This record gives sequence, structure tokens and C-alpha cells, in this order.
Amino acid sequence: MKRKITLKDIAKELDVSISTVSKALKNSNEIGFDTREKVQAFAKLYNYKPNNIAVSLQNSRTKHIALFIPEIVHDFFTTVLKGVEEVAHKNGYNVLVCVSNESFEKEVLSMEMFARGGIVDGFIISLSKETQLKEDYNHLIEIENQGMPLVMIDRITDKVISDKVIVDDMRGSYTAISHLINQGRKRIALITTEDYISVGSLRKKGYKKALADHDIELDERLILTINNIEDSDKAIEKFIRETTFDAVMGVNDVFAVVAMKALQNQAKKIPEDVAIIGFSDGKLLKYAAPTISAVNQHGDEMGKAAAQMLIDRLESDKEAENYKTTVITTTLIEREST
Amino acid sequence: MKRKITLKDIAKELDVSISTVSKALKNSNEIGFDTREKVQAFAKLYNYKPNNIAVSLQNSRTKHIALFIPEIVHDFFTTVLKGVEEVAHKNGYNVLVCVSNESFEKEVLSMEMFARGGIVDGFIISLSKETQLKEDYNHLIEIENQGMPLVMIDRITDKVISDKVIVDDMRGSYTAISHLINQGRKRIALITTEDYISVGSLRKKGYKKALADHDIELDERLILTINNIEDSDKAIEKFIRETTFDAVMGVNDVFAVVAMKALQNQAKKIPEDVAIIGFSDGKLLKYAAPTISAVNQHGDEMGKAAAQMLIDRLESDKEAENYKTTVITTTLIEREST
DNA sequence: TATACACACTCTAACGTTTTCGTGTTGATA
DNA sequence: TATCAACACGAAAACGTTAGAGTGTGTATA
Repeated sequence: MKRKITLKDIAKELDVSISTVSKALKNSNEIGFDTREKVQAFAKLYNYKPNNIAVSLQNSRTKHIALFIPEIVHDFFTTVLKGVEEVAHKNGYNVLVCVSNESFEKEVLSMEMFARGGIVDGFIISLSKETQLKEDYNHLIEIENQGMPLVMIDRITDKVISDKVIVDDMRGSYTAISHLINQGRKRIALITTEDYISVGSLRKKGYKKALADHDIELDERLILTINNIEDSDKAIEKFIRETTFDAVMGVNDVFAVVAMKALQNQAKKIPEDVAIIGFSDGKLLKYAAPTISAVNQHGDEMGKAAAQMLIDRLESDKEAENYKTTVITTTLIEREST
Repeated sequence: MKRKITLKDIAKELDVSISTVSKALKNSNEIGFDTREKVQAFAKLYNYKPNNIAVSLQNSRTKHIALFIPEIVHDFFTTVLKGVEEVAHKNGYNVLVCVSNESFEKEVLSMEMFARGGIVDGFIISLSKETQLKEDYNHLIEIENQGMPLVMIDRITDKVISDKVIVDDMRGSYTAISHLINQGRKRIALITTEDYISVGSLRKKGYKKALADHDIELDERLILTINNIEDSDKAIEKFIRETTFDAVMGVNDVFAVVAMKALQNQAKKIPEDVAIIGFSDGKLLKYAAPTISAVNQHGDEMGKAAAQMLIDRLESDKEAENYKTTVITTTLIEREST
């Protein structure tokens, strides 16, 4: 292990004090011009880079932020990560990724460890399902009590006051359903998740409002609630066998594509017999045959916004508590399925 | 900002020295039983957690590892990340993600920063395209010279000696092609990337070998090399219009699915007229209609293996240079398209 | 009764920085 | 010539931890 060169090494070599080296490298005009030049040249030659750990210890800032996501193999969260990473790097921050796997326990333990251990300066989090189900947000409140900035993204809760980044889930869903209605669809089905998932329930609200605003009576039988992701495929197939409708929206990409396949198996034509629309940023709907319309959540934009909010908090010294909620606008991508 | 409780605070409160507290918390029998109990109880009460930064500075280990991937919105790399994260967390390590975006410059700069700044203890990297094209691996060599462990994964190079994790790309491709041949396919097309991408060229080799071993003459016109990802769709469509074959393999999921769509547009039946197979861990092929057979690379297994290798290196003190290459076996997933 | 030694702690240096304060030279001013 | 500021630099504390080398007890051994 080749030891890394330190200020001390440079100081010894150039026969000056450590503080002189430190200041010279920062171009402090406390140090004479000649000495500055000399030190900088030497440092450059030996490729000196300050030890981040020592710097962190000194000013108690790690320049690391943590991103908690429930699941990584999921186009939406992946694009969020991409956005966060981009903005973070641009601002000299590094991103620590923690995949909670929808587990409350992992979320809590990792969070406490990151916070109390001084490993990161702040958090961006999308809540795990379990957390949303339990409605136990003490770990988040604890983070804030410690004075660490926290930005919630997508899967959020009203029970915690903090900066937030969301999409206009309700509006996105409303627009999508309205789009279907405007195309003359009358019986519109919805495949959604259980209500405790914040985004799922908002999307359902948008669905209901769109129907109401267009004077279409709500038929609860047209709403399929998936409560077990494992056998969602079977549930969707069963639903499609037993229910008739001329349009369907899935609250994510998989629901939409599975529904389409089930419909095709029943010799339904898309979009002639049934129109389909999903929520997604990813490839799945784009490359389906036929391509499926989607409400694009712009995960990357959300990630970027969240990272920027977090970094702004970190870099501003004011204790201000004027928490903001940024709403990213979804866009409807019309494809062959509608 | 509520200040975090430190050893010093505990020491002052309990009227003992800092070292006593430190040792008591480590259950050192240098410290009397009563004192140990007392300190531990107090620490627990106030939820003391050691400051990781200070610990890192002390023993120059950060317990962070860096994962460099060329692109994140890509099922394969996402599963790799998942695997890495899982094993890392299990071993008390955190994962810093750096997305090179296929850029040589970002790869080099971030790597140098992570290494010289002492930000991470080791690296897992999948090379960017640009790096593979340039064949400039000085940054990797530099890392190793500094004595930092490095594990290359998937997109690797022979020019750097280090631990590696790969899949049997050639064999996977060979098996897939053989599978097609055994089904009676005679004219098998290949849609691949340029040769400088290590995995692409290996897959092509497997393709060629399978043909040779089954006494099928190689027809170069059946090989489409995509040199610009941006308009790969158009290139594939053109290729399919102008070429006839009864089977096709794409070296990734998008190539396969785009090919299928183009074929379907030409009223070809899958798999009756043309069989299709792709390389992928993701959902794209699984949810296509018809579902597409795939060579599964087991990105998560690769990630797990890489993380384990890296951590083993980090935890073993021996300077040993017996670098290993772990080969993960691909599996052929037969679906409707073949 | 002197010696040894285990015991239970404390002291101190160290990790690599940053930053405040102190200090010895200059050269200019009164 | 005494005074003083500007200049260029060094000393030292601090961030929070760890670990090896002391230190002062009390008890057992010869």
C-alpha cells in the first residue's frame, strides 16, 4: 500500500510548516507569492489530493448524501437515481445508495447508522411500503431533530414536515383518464395498488375525479386492487377474464403490460377493443407491441430537483424552516395503445 | 443542529477518561466490570454511535466501496448494483455509485478523486465504452499501484491485472445459437455492438463458433454491427428489410425487442417465421409479446460475487497477488420466441 | 517487609486537516 | 531612533477516535 502524500510530507520536503503548506494550497495571501508557487508546484508534481476524511472530520461535512429507494430494479427509481447522481456530482457530492427492499427495518437501521455515524450530510428518501403501511415515521423525525436535511421523494407522507418532491399524481392520472374518455371510452378500468401506497391512492383519486367530471358513474367493480405483487399477473388475468371494459389504466408499467398481454390472449385488439395506458419512465411500455401510452413521471427530473433542494439546504447556513414541496408535472405520452 | 454525543461527553458526565469510555464500549477487560456496565448503559441511554469519520481517519478505512457503471438506466447494471449493495450492506460496507455515462473523462476524474481523497476503500468497475475504445487504462493501474483493491466486472480488459467477474459470454452466446440451430434454423442473424466492447465481441465469437461447430457457413451479411446507439432502431429496421433469415440474436434486450417489432411489421410470425433471442436480466423480454427467450447474465450474482471478492481482499491483510477471475454461468431462458 | 504483579484506569500520540492566534522581520512614519 | 503596521510564516488547538505506554492502587508471594 503506497502511502498517500500528506501536507506533512510536503512541509518536511520544502522545509516549511504544515500550516504554510495548507494555506499556500488554498492560495491564501497570508503566504508569500514565491512560497505559494513553490508549494503548489510541488503538490502538483506529486499529485497531492487532500484527505477527505480529515477534512470531513475538521468541518463535519462529508459531502456525501444518502439516497434511500425501496427497490432498484424498477425503471422509475433508477431514473431518480440517475438524476440525483448527476446533480450531486455536479456539486461535488457523492451518492450513497441504500435499497430498503420495501423493508421498514432496513430503512430504519440504515438511516440511523448513516445519521448518527456522521456518514452523510443529508437524505433523499422514497418510503418503503412497509413504512407507509406502519405509518411509523420516527426515524425521519429523528433525522430532522438532529438537524440533518431530509428530502422526501415520490412516496412521501404528510406526517413528516420536510422538503418534498412529488409528481402531480392525481393530475397525471386525471389527464390520462380524461384522454381515454375523450376518445369515447365509457368503461374504464383501473389496476392499482393498495391505498396505503401514497402514489397509488392519489392516482385512484385522479381516476375517480376524471370520471365524475365527465359524468361517468363510478363502478367499483372496474377497480382491481393488487395486494400481493407476487401473483399480480394471475390477479390481473382473472380480472380481465371476468370484467369487460373498453379501456384500462395501470398505475405502473408492469400492470399495464400484463393487462395488455392478457387482453391479447383473449383476442382483444389494442387499441380498437381496449385502450391501455400506464405510468412509467422506462422502456417497457415504449417497446411493447403495440407501444403503450404512458404518464411519464420524469424520475430524472424528480431526482435532480430533490438533489438540488437537499444541496441548497446543506449549503445555506440559515436555520430557515420554510419547507418546500416541488411538484413535477407529468406528461402524457400518447402511443399506439390509445 | 443538535450536536452529536461523543466519547468526551460521556467521559465528562461519568467522570472518567475518554480512553476508559472507548475501551469500556469495546468491552475491553482492561476496564473494570462495574465501569463497563455503567458506561455501556449511559451510552445506550443517549444512543451513542461512534463517529465514523473519526474512526476512518484513525484506521484509514472508510468502509465505503465505489461502484462504477457506465449507465444506470439499464436492467443489467441495475441488477449488478442490487447485488453489490446487498453483499456490501451485509458486510457493513456502503456503496457509492458513480455513473460514468460511458465517458472516459468522468470515469478517470471520479476515480482519481475517490482514490486519492481516501473516500473509498476499493472499487468495482464496469468500463465505459470510451475507455474500451481508447484502451487507456492508466487510471486503473494507478489505483492498483496505490494498493487499492479493484474488481472489474462484465466490461473488462486483459490489459489490467486484477480480480474480475465476468459471465461466460462466449459460451452463453454459443448455447443460444446452438439452441436455434437445434431447432432447425439455418440462417441465423446477429445484431451486435462494435468489437471494442469486450462483451459484444465475445458474444460474436460464440456465435461464430456455434455456426462452425454445426457446419453452417458464416455469412457476414447476417451480422449487423450497431455503431451508433442513437439510431439503432432505424439501422435494425433497415437490416431486417434487406436481409432474410429464420432466427436472430441480439446482444442485448433492446436489440432483440426492436428486431421483433420490425419483423412483426413485416408480417413475420414469431417464432414460426423467425425465432428471436436476446441477452438480458430484465423485464423487457419477459413481458414482450410474444415473450422472448434470453441468455440471462445474472447481474445480481455478478454483483454479489464482485462485492464479495472486493471485501475479501479488503479484509485480508496479506499482500497476495493471486488475482482471480470468477465466471458466472449464463442460463438460457426459453420463452415463446424460440 | 520488600518485591512483584495484576488490576483499573489515565496519558499521550496519532490519523490529516483547518484555522486562529502569535511572532519575528521588514520598511515606513513620527 | 522609537513606534507601528504590514508581511510571511509557525505553533497549537481542534475535529473524535484508538491503542500503547504509563501510573497508582491493592493484594499475594518470598
